[in-house]
Amino acid sequence: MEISELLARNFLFRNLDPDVIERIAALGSTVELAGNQVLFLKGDEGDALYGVLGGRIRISSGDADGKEIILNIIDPGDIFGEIALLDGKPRTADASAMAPSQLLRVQRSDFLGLMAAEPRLTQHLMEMVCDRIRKTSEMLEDSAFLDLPARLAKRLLSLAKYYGEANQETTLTGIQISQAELGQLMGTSRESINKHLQYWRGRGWITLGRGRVTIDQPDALQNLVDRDEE
Amino acid sequence: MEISELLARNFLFRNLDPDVIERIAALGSTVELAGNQVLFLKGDEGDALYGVLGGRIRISSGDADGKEIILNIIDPGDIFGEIALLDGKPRTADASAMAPSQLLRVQRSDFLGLMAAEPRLTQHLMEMVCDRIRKTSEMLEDSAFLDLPARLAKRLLSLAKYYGEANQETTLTGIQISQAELGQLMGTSRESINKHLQYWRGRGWITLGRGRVTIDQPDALQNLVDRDEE
DNA sequence: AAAGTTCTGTTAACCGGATCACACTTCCAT
DNA sequence: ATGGAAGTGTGATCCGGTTAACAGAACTTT
Repeated sequence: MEISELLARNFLFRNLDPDVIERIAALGSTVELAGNQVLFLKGDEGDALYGVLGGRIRISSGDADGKEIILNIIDPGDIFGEIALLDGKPRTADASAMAPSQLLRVQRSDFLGLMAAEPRLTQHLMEMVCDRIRKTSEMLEDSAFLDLPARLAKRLLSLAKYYGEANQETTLTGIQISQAELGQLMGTSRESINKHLQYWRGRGWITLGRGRVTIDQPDALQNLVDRDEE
Repeated sequence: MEISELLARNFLFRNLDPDVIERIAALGSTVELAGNQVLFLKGDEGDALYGVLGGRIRISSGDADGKEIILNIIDPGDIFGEIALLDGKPRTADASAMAPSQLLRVQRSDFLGLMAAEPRLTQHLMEMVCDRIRKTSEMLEDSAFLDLPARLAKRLLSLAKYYGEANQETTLTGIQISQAELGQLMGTSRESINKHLQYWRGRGWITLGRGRVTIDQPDALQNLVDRDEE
């Protein structure tokens, strides 16, 4: 069956027993989202956990006068919404589809029951949450220590799954994202993003296309990060 | 006994059964730190959880060329080091005393055993960790949506425990922190901090002293935050 | 195929904060 | 009490990023 297979292969549940995975898959329902469709908004009740089966989900937050930042981009194989699931508090950000997407949805009550029965699941979630804290704190640090080019380089490498162990095919392939979205992701203007990308293109480090950045020389970008980080 | 009393009153364990609190207190040992003494460094093994009994702890991170940012300031009644305790990975930041301090230290192995025996403890920790994520994400959002004055105002109010339910005596009382430390906390220069504080002093919103900021009109500062947040 | 929309590319003016450079004050140790 | 250290107050200059304003390219819709 497709869902449990995806769970086993991609999600952070992957080390769990097959029968637990089967049970999670059985509990969940699938959700289809059209491009740009909103899944939930900041302040909504956090009553479910989602896993991305296909497409791409944007976790974002906007202020009163239309400005919006992207906090995270969730690709297939990853989950989101764990925090509200764990503490039952309202959503702190919006979630919407960047492209037509399929999601696995597990209801909070169902999942809590499963957690009680399966301690290893709790342990897994705990590790995931810790990981998220570490990542978020790292970003906070980076914004103090790294300048924009270094942060942008780091982000591009991470979007290209440069650090990832799995997904070898994606490495060095283009990243599908518009420069405007990159701006929202970095918290800077599209124009600044473009300026740096142009410079790198001039060096032959990257290739640009419409809604696409291809990293040709990852080491050159990595260098930018390292030099600034020392 | 002093330790268990402090645990019961101040720490996030406060809703736990008295006997569990007693057991935690029994497991822990106390640590004395002199001013500016280092407790652990980034990269160290994360083998213990700490609670602040007295004094003040700085969680910070520095880059190669001496620049240092303060990620968090821990006052009596709060704990730190939970993340490394939960996932067993290395420390991601340095911890040192800003003033002579007394800490409660609980060894990782001891605590894990207690967690296994006491599910409510796990639940508590989970909530704490979720809370930390929410706070950290909020800061990341703020750095995109709020300008420096608004962020500084927000920080001062939070340092003054403006939002806290307990600790009524602290409200409106001076905050003991140097402007240089405020700069490290906000990720900006001491000079910029001073500029804004001066402006607010001119308005009669705050009073300044050596290593001290007193908020005289919290609503004026709160206004700055709200206007920017809308 | 035309029209509209979404992207990219690029410039000039402007602005907030960083950096540098001091003077001055308050505290602390000897 | 005296010298040094730590903290505050305040300018001048510089720089990177924002804003605003276009032009053109590349997709999408009808």
